[in-house]
Parts: sequence; structure tokens; C-alpha cells
Amino acid sequence: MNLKDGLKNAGLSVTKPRLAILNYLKKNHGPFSADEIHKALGLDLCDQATIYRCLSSFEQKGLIKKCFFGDDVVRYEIDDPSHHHHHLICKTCKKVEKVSFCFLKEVDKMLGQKGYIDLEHSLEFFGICPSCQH
Amino acid sequence: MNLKDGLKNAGLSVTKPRLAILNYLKKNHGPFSADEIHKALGLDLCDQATIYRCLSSFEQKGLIKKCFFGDDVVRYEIDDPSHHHHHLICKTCKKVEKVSFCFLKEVDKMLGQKGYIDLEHSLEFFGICPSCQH
DNA sequence: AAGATAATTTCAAGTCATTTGCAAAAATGT
DNA sequence: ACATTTTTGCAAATGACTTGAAATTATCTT
Repeated sequence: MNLKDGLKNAGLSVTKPRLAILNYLKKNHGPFSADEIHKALGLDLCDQATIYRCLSSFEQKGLIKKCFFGDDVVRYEIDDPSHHHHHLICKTCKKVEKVSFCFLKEVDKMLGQKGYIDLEHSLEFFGICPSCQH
Repeated sequence: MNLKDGLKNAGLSVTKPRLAILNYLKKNHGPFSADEIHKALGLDLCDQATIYRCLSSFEQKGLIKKCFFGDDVVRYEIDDPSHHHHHLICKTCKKVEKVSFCFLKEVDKMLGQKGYIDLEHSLEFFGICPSCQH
């Protein structure tokens, strides 16, 4: 349950930046970019290269997962299969809302039909939120 | 129906690069990156900046739409609402297959619930295709 | 069809998110 | 605590994409 063990169980050594980044992602909701995390933790915590490298190793170990919102910035969030969800993103202010809607049956069906393995999907909704509609 | 009129109706002037790019997107299937289109048409047709600018104006006029496959490359395909579909992308060879599966009812339901307008969505499936499974 | 006006293209330089090489620093194994 | 392995910091590199400004081409007007 604690952060150190989370890192160790994943086969990662425990460092200050890693603890801080993982903690931030566990405590805060919504996918975050490397830059957002870097600023939130204080730019003096570590170099941005470290943020990128930590996020990348977390993702390889399955601790977090990537989200793509179509703006050439990669975002990450805790990978918790029991809270599978998608996002509704305002095209104007970029606010992100959770969308709890699933359709895994169809995904599984296709997996069987097409012979693909290791299937994942990404589903994002974009629109203009009420407060951006002037 | 012809390319020139397509451009004119969209309010765009008719130039050689624009005709070639739009023609390529109409004749070939699958979303393509600026770079893929540039190479397919011959690098001497025009500068890459022209490809980017043409694609961008086509998109603003609604002739084509963007696709994001999560690899920091933007791809475009003809925007034909009557052929609404999604993609199944092999994580290894990047092959793209069409997935004709829709669920617009749910999208509409959410639009009403959350007050968002101008709604769009992006749904992509990723996996490893049979021939990449060694 | 010609000239004027407006839009597009080219080329080069600039962004911006992300990555990488390598030496220095910190973590882990014994 | 010491040797070994990993990670970090820094700076430079990458790669997709954008942009400014001059030159070219398309469209409009007559």
C-alpha cells in the first residue's frame, strides 16, 4: 500500500523523485503531463529529464498508463483496472471530466475475431463545456 | 464531385499541391501523416511546410479530420460521416485496420447530460496483430 | 486576356515536447 | 561500509510541426 513497497514490488529502486511523482499521481486525479507534474512538485525537485524517465519506467512496469488527448502532449494517470474510465475534454479550457462508460464486451469480441493480443483501447470525448459556450 | 469543385466549395483556392494531397486522401484508405503523404506524392511536389499548411486548411474546412494514434504523429483521413469508423492498430508494425463499430447513442446521451456541445470522440484500439506474434 | 490584388508556396529558422550521452551522485547488494 | 548497479543532472540532440518574409501563383476586375 505504501509508496516504497509499490516501487519495490514493481522492481524499481526507491528514489526521492520517484516517490514524489508516484505520490502525486496517487493523490491527485486526472491525467497529468510531465510538465504539469514537474511544476506541481517544484522545479527544484529534479530535472525534467528525470520526470520523463520516471514516468516512462512507471509505465513499463504497469504502475501508470498513458493518455493521449490529441495535443501532442502525453499525460499519465494511475493504472487502476477497477476504475476503468474515459475522459470528456473541453476543447476550449481543456478541463477533463471522468466518463464512466465501458464496453469491454465489444473489445473482447474483436480480439477474438481479428486474432490480436495484448489489446488496449483509448476513448476520448471532446466538446465545449457549458462555461466555455459564452 | 471533382477535386477542384471540392476545394472551391470549401472556399479554398485551387493549387497543384492541394489537388494532389486531396486526391491522395480520397483515393487511398487509412489515415496518413504529413510525412507519408509528402513521400507518397514525391518530395519534389512541394515543400513539407505546404503539406502541413494544406492539411491544416483542409481540416479547418471540414474536408478531412485528424486522427491520433498516440505516437506524437498526427494523421488525417477524409471526413466522411457516412463511413464513421474507428481503428485497430498493431503496436508492433503499426498496421491499421478499420473497425466498424459505433455507439453514438451513448455519446448523445452524455452530451445532453453534461451540457457539452460540438461533441466529437476518438476511439482507437491497440494490440499485437497475428503476424507480429512470432 | 492583362494587370492588380489576394492567397499560397518556399526556404530557413524557430518551437516545443521529449530523448539521449555521459559524468556525477545516490541506491542496492554483500 | 564498500563495491556495484541505477539513477540523476546537464546540455545537446531529435523530430514533428510552425512561422516569417520574400517570391510565386491564383483569383478578381475590367
